[in-house]
This record gives sequence, structure tokens and C-alpha cells, in this order.
Amino acid sequence: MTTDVDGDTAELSRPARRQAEIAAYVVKHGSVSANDLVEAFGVSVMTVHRDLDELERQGVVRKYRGGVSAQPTSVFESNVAYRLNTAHAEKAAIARHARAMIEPGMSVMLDDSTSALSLVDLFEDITPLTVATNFLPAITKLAQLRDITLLALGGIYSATHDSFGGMPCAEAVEALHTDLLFCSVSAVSPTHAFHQEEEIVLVKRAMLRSARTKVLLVDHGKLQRTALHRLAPLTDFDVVIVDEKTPKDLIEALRDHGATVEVAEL
Amino acid sequence: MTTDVDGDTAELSRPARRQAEIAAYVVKHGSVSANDLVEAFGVSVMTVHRDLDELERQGVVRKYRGGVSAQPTSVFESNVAYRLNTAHAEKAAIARHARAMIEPGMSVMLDDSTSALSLVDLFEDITPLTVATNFLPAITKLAQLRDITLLALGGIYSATHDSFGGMPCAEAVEALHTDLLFCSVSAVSPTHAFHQEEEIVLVKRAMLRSARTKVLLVDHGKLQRTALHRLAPLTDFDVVIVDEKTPKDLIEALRDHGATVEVAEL
DNA sequence: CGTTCTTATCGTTTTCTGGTGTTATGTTAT
DNA sequence: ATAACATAACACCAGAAAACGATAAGAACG
Repeated sequence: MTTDVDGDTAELSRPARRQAEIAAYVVKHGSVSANDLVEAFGVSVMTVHRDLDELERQGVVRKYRGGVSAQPTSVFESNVAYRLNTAHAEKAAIARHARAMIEPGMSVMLDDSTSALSLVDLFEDITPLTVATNFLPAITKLAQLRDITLLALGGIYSATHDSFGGMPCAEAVEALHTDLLFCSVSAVSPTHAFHQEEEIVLVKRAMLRSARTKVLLVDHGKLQRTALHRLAPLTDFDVVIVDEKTPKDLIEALRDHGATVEVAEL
Repeated sequence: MTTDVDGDTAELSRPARRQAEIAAYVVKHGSVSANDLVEAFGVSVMTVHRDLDELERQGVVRKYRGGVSAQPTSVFESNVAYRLNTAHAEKAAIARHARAMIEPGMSVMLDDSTSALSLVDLFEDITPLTVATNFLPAITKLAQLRDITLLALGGIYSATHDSFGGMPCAEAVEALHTDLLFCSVSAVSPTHAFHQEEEIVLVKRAMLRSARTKVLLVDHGKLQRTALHRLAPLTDFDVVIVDEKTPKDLIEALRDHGATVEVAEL
């Protein structure tokens, strides 16, 4: 068991992992040819093309004759962060911690984040429950469960995030008011939460207005980073849950700025 | 090729078929024990219980210690009609016929029907396209396709139909206006379209208001039947598409009452 | 017009997941 | 307390689907 801090690409099918790695490669090099990738990844040219098609479908790269180029970083970051979903164990710990806040009968809103997805796995035992989300994988999972009222938040599908967004989604959110909101973001500074894409920010803001208790799920790695759009001050959240691997001084920094921080134990 | 009018349970996974048969058995006998089913279907107790769990999740039966009992017929009928989705070939033919009405660039709305689902399989070649639907299997499929703008119509999930409904869904529908609507119903008389459940009727009515051209997809078998709630007169639809196996006199009856009927060839 | 790049098609391999029974453990009724 | 019933937890199998490469056909570029 190696301790590769962030390269924890486990729990991902081989092609999916390779695709994420290709995406990283493309962004690093700006633009590359298919043959470069054949060499770099030791697979046939056909496979490379198939991978690139998929990445293009997700909006991460642009194909042209002779190669591919990277898309605006914002899209890329969002997507790759999501795809190579690192720190699975930490997220599970955060989910377990968050779970304690949920009582049977409550209504819960989830955003499109893998952190939220971990939480879904724990819902089976907290029934009955009403869950609202715009995240397709979560919807699929929840549809299988008994005694859960699933409220799908529709909208325009984004292949990059595998979720629904846009104005229709924001409107759907605004028509609700749940007891709890669990959400995540792409970056957290000592004072604010950030996200790469404006579209997503719109929906998340709407969610923040539509819940009584707001919880931010943050695995370390999100911290110390920053992203284009400022979503909200951390004080807008009732609780910020971080994992154990978060440096102590960073936690202190958050608290110094008035945030309520809880640490999830592994 | 036998001519079993309605018992065409082909194209259904073995467990799914057995579950549908169990459902029918339960409804017929009012209430039965797990062991009865073990004998009747020649599978282990465990499997029976698993099947019953699934049926309960779909809202078709109620479990209690010692056996299961049937739920109100309306739910049962809706569900079983959906599950044992008969006449696959006819639906494909209807879908092919409907496809001719769609041009690249259009916006299309689909309801939660297997007929509509067949149509989705043909969308890949009519891009770009905007598709709105409240049917989870359709959403899942469409999310995979390129060059299709998917607009998910959210709402309260119904395990019986595998789709979203209720007021939130109706509102989402009302916010739109598409070029086309393809929908189906559970029963069609010479003058009207019917459906079993009020909830569904609400959504379908909203859909009818939100599309310019409305198309009703009807496989024979839907005809001559009737159901609880009257959805709309057939003249509200711009076109009614039936399959080749529809008796000629029934088609005439529809036309006599003013409906525009087209016959899909196999 | 040929070279290079891309896509389509097919057959093979591999991987997965769905479906199942068995055994063991838990739960409810009598 | 005990018997009947229900669930949980494995392990297994099979069929299906994904993944891949080789080859061939097709498009864009110079």
C-alpha cells in the first residue's frame, strides 16, 4: 500500500482511469496528437480515439484533425476532479460524520458532488427520508431504495458533471425548502467557498437559499486551493466538515474566521 | 410464431418476467404465502423474498409476516402493463414512423412510456436535438449521447413507473414549450385517451399544453380498453400513430370521430 | 493523387454484474 | 421455548457487455 497522496486513482475502471490520465496529459501539454498518446499510454490508436471521443463528449477536450487541445481550464478541472475522485476513504468518513445530523423523516438536499454520493450509501438505514438532488448518479441510486421519497431536480444535463443545472434547475430548487443541505465545492479558502463554473454556482447559491441547515463537505485537498467564482463566505454554512488529514493550522484558520468546523474521524 | 395476443412476455429478463408473473398470481389469489410461491415457481425461498421485496418497492404488493397481499388494482395494472411491456416489435415500428416527424434542431418532449423509449434509440442520427423527458430510463440513455441537449423534467420519483411526476414535474413542464410531444396512454377509446392514475394524468395534460405538435403513440392492445381517468379527446392530438396489427374497423372508428390516424408499417 | 489521419466493422478477450442457492443469523408469534 | 418465518452474508455461475486491437474503408490535407 503506497502513500501516493493525491494520485489515488483506485476504484475506477481501467479505461476511465486512462481517460482521466489522458485528460491530464492533454492539459499539461496544451495540445497533442493521437500518436503521442499511443506512445505515452501503450494502447492502440483506435483506443486512443475512442477515449478522446468520450472526453470530447464530456466537454474536456476539443478534437481536430491531427490531435486534440485542452478546453478552458475551468471545465477541465471540474471534470477531472470529479472523475478521478480521489480520497475515497476520507469522503466516506466525512459522509459517516454527516450522517449523524440526519434524522428519519427529514428532507435533505444534495448537490452534484462525489462527497454527497458517499452519503447516499448511508441513507438506507435512515428511513423514511425525503431527498432532493440534481446529481444523476445519486438519483439512480436513490431510485433503488425503499422508503425514500426521491425528488429529482431537473434541468439541463451536463456531461461534464453528470448532473442537471441551468435556470430550470435553479427554479426547481427555489420551489423547495429542505431541512438540510449537503454540498461540496472545488476550492475552499480560509474565508470563502469557491467553484470553477458559473453555471454551477448559480445552482449552489439557490440551494443555499433553500435549506435551513447548510453543511459544507470538504476533503483536504480542496483547501488551500482557489477557483474562479466565489460561491459564498464560509459563515453562510452552519457546519463545515473536514477530514482527519486536514492540517491543524488550516482548521484553525477556518475557525479564526468564524466558521464552525467539525473533523470527521476515519 | 404463435398468436398469443397479450401474453407476449418475451424480451424481459428472467427475474423480471417471474416477478410480473408473481404479481399476477398475487392479484389473482388476493394474498399468498412465500412458500406457495416457492412451489408455484420452483425457485428458492430467498429468491421469492427478493422478488417480493422488489414488487413491494414498486408498490404492487404489501408484505407482512407470513405472506403478501395485493395492492389496489390501479397501481397493479399500471405497473404490470409497464413491466410486461408487450409488443416490442410493434413499438419499434411506431417509433420508426414517428421518427420521420423529427428534424435536426427541433425540441422534443417525451413522456414516461416504453413507446417513447423506443424512440430514443433513433435519436442518435437526428442531431442536434433537444429532448425533454421525465422518464428515468430515457434520461439515462440520453445522457450517453452526443449532440443532444437533455432537459430532465424533475419531480417526485415513482417506482411504479420509473419516472418523475407530481406538481414539481408539472411546473417544470409548464416552463417549456417544445416543437413536438410524443406520448402514450394506457387505454384508448374511439374518442378519448385514458389513463389509470390521476398523478400521471396531471403531468400528461401539462405536456399537452406545452407542445406545438402532439403525437399519440398507440400499439394495438391499448385500443378497445378503457381506464379510470379520461386524459383528453383524441382530437387534441395532431397525429395518432398505430401499428399495423390494429384492426381496420377500429382505425375507421377513430377516423370517424375526427382523429388523424397514421399506421406504422413493420 | 498520395499521404496521413480518422472512423467503421468485426471477432476476440476480458471483465462485470445479475441472479441464484446455501448456510447462518435474526425475529416474531404462539 | 420453540417453531416458523425472514433476512443477512457469503460464494458461485453464466450470460452479457465492455474493452480492445486488427483490418479495411473513408475523409481531409497538402
